[in-house]
Amino acid sequence: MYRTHTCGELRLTDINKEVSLAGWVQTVRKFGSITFVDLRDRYGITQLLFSEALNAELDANPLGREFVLQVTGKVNERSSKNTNIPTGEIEIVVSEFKILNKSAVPPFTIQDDTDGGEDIRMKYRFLDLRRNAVKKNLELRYQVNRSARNYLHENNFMDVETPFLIKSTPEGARDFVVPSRMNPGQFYALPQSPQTFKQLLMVSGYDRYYQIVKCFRDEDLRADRQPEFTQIDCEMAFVEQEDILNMFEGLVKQVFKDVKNIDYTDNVDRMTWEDAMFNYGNDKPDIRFEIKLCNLKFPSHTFKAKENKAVLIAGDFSVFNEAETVVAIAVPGCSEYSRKQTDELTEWVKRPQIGMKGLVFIKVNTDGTFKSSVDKFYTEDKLKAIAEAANAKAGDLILILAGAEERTRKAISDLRMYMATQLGMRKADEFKLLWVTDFPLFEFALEDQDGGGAGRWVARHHPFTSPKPSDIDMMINNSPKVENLDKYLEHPYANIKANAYDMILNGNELGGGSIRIYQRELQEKMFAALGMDAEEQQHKFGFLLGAFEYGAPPHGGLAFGFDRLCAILGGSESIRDFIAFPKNNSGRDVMLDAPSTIDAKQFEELQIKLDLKG
RNA sequence: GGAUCGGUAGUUCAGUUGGUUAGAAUGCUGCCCUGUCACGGCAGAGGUCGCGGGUUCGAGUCCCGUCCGGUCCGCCA
Repeated sequence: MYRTHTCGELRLTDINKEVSLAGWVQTVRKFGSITFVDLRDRYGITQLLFSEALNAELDANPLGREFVLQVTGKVNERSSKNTNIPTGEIEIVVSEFKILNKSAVPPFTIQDDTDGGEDIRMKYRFLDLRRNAVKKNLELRYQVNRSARNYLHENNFMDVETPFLIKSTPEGARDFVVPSRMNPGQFYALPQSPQTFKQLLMVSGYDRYYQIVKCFRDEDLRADRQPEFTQIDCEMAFVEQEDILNMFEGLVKQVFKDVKNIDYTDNVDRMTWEDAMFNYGNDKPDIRFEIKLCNLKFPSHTFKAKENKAVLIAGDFSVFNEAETVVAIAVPGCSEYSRKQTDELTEWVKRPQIGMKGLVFIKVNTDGTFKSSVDKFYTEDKLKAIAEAANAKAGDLILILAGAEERTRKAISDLRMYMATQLGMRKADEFKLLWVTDFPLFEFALEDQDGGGAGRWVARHHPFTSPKPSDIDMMINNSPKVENLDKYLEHPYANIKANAYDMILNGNELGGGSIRIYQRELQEKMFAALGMDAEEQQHKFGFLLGAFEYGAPPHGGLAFGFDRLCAILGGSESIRDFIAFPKNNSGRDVMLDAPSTIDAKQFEELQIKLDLKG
């Protein structure tokens, strides 16, 4: 037997017990004839005391950091206690020890505050995983996993595994492809999600399915994006949107309770996509803070039901007059900003990533006066009217951006988040859920960004998403053909809303889903709208269209980004910290040094010849 | 595909307008130390300044190229 206890469990109540421990040497502190060793395992750290009697044996078998050590000894009350660790009141007086394995000197220290940078820690990830900080993250991940599984199990969901080697249907992201040796010249694809399989399971009658499953997308990466990532993938039959929203906000609330001990008793807010875009300039708004957009001016084809306040800013200021969109936020308590501070904000919005030409501000002074960067164009009364429209209070700083609709709306949204972060309004320990619903079914993608080229409809969510029942006629009775590319927004398809919904947590997209199409005719119409003729439909999705002819039930579902959920609950921006063996920004596993070339023999078996360009 | 920041000791970093032998901390090695827990003290080893080219009397420092890493935009149904 290697051990009777772990390094995290012995306490004062265990005094005088004869115990054996096994673990890794964290530190060795030698004091002449006695030696202290901190022994670490997954459960904690226990101090070992080697007395004078063991000196000769220690000299013959010196201990180093990360040596694997087994000891037997007696639990002893420490004469000077360490209140920083749970085992700090006791130590083991070692009677026998055995070095189970030696260790090379690790390239960085295995401590909470490691001296290793990201790169070296990834290369030696197996050492990094010994650190508390990373271990805690993986423990949290496991808790989230268990909590979600429990909830879904309690609600009759059934875990069904679906294949990883499937057919390439590059509708959205690029597929990872895998050559088939037995079918030379042909390739499998790794699934971007088990989407069609879970729909087929609904046809098969497994009316509540889930899977915590790897998905693969061959796209460029970010701090919160990996080429392989994990989803909590769910689907239900005989449900409407409302059933799904209720079921899965229940899941997230359960996870909050189990993992963070948070009782999320509030109803989860619901917001249409149009309201989200109108009020926040963003389809995943962080609603922990109150700041909303003030839409002074916007193009007539957007927000048809909303009030345009363009008349308010009509005047001699040509920037506003000529801009497609003028939009403002009132930032609380910032009217005292100095010239330097407003200049910095201006520089911030002019960065290439934001791409604005400038920033207009109005200070709403506490004495009721106004000071703005456009004083020479607007009277005080006019400034006051704008301030009122922006819902600004005394002491607020109104920031106004003007420019092309899409870019300006994104910029004001980024600015809103930036200011909130600066002002500490995005609290790490506050969690606010939100459903965003009624997304557009289609987006129009211009082949050539500068205009002039062709364009086509693409599914905003995915091509299996159903339109709102009230919009089905609009879809069926109109041709997808866009005659005038400049006015695609006036095409009926631009107004079709989807039965789709995203769950947002603190400005992050936690997951999304939709009520699916389950009739062959509507699915064919959808594929056709996306530019697929009958032959291509049959080639790519014949199995699904066929299945819809054999009693497909109404169904819908959603998928949560599991890694991201863990990262947010763990208070981190980066999902890499919550994945045991993540890839870097270039999609490389620096520990394995993958991807790599393969043997000539492998190429030969696959009957593949490389022809690298460049 | 693009923007931007970085690459100097095992590690984390500093390095002045371009100027003698490139520094600190930590880690590592040796010696001393009976109550430490970030132990302490003394001594020591450790560098192709990512790589290639250029400018210069002289380059860690300036210029060009390239590789690697971080972040972001595009992209991510």
